[in-house]
Amino acid sequence: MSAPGRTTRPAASPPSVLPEGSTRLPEGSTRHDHIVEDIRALIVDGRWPPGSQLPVETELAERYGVSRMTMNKALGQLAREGFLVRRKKSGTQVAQPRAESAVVAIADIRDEVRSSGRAYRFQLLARRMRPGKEEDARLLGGPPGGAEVLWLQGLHLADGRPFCLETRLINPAVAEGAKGQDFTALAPGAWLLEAVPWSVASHRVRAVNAAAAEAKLLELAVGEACLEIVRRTQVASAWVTGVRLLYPGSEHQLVANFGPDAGEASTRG
Amino acid sequence: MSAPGRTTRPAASPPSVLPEGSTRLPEGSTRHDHIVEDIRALIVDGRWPPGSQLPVETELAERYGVSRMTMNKALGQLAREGFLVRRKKSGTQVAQPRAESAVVAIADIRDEVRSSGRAYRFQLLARRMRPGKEEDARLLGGPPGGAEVLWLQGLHLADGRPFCLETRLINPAVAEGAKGQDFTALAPGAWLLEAVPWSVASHRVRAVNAAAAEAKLLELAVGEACLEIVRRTQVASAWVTGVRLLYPGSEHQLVANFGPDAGEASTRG
DNA sequence: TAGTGGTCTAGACCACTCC
DNA sequence: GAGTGGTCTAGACCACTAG
Repeated sequence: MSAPGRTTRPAASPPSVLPEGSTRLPEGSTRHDHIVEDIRALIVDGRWPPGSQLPVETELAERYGVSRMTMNKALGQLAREGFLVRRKKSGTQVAQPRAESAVVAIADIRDEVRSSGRAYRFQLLARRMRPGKEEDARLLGGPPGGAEVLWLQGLHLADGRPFCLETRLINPAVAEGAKGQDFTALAPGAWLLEAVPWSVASHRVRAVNAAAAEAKLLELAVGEACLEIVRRTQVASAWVTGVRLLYPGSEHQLVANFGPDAGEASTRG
Repeated sequence: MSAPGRTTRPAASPPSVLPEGSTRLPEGSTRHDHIVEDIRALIVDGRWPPGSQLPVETELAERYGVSRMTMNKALGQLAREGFLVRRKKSGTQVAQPRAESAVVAIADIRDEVRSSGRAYRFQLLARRMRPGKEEDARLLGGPPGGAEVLWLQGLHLADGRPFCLETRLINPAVAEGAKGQDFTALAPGAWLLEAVPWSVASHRVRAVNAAAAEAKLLELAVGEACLEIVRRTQVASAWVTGVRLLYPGSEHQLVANFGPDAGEASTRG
């Protein structure tokens, strides 16, 4: 269990090899999950330091008593998570911890309010159809080209108190039914979730001082720090909606997370 | 290529099946990657709407001309990304787009400054050893128990101008050599990256108003909105370091990302 | 050029869950 | 009970790359 120096093979043998004849796993986990957790622990505990060389797949598979495919699946996942670096010919090494980067999750507003034990409610403040303006580009990232857009403003409430101010543009050409939809109680985000199929979104998070109008709506002092989240949503290369969410800084924080890599996939809004 | 209704099977056949006898793939991609992109496009374009039922694995494998294992790998990845929901017996469906959640990446400070084309520099402002205080818990999440800690404050500069104010605690019992380390030029984060093996961190992001002392150091007006990132780092259940990063709101924003699921893995600091 | 990871296959068994 | 996904295997070929 001694920690080998850089570029040497870890002398530590897998600490928890499955019982040989056992066809049943100890817990609800699968074999490759078990191996992943095992090796991840060795790395995080410092027993396998950065730069140290792992045995080749075939040998590890033998040690753990699994096939090479299973071992490959486990090592591949650890590589995707950023703990291992795998190169042909030179083999597998414990990765050098990367930059001080991380990943933070943006939660759904309603879920967040409810998970804090408070009652959620949405209140529509304003709503109108109007031609697309120059300033819309700020929210959408590109000029909507003068076509008609639906503009909304509303307040997300927690136990009746302002939690988040939402300003939103919707493209009625894509989100059919938006014109006829009454958003007095149902938040536009929740409605779009139902009305529009899968989509892709991009996000931006900043800190801003509350302007006078915003501060009044959020019941804050003017200039109080707020967290601003801007989300632009597309479906099949057409813009669907752009939204600006303003949270009082005292009220809101993005929850912690892990992750050396930002991960992939896509989202909606 | 017609879009089936909810809970019906997609009538669309896979649009891009590989040529039969071809043993070579069209591009640098693998077969399962090709399938993943293919099906993801069908979902994001709306041709396979949320709730629609996919053919069973064996049939899809046949259509794509691959083995069931390969098909399983592709569908499994799409399920991990949140596009598909798979249940035994009832089969695979296109997922209902979830909450308005997403994932935002926190970049490394030095990388971020440099990628914007500016020169990076770190400037140490203060440094002292002192007993752990009650207030340290704010940064570390738990009382360090009165043991001696290393307290640091420094400024990250972009082209000589303040970019980020860093306040940090280091546990010298874990980060050996921290006492003897001169942080006048090398940022503590960068040093820890080298000195401490893999670790796990948790994060918190908030918006705060700059206090007088902070504003002066960052060359801001008092009360200006700043993005505050607090990171706590552990290695093998011992606290290593806690850091508070303060970015001027006008200067900094968290970069956009995708992702229906927050992903997993772990990070360091 | 030899060693390593990356991928794919055909077949098998199992666990879960809906009917 | 039957159908589905989840997993595992043994073997094979390929691509990349370091020596």
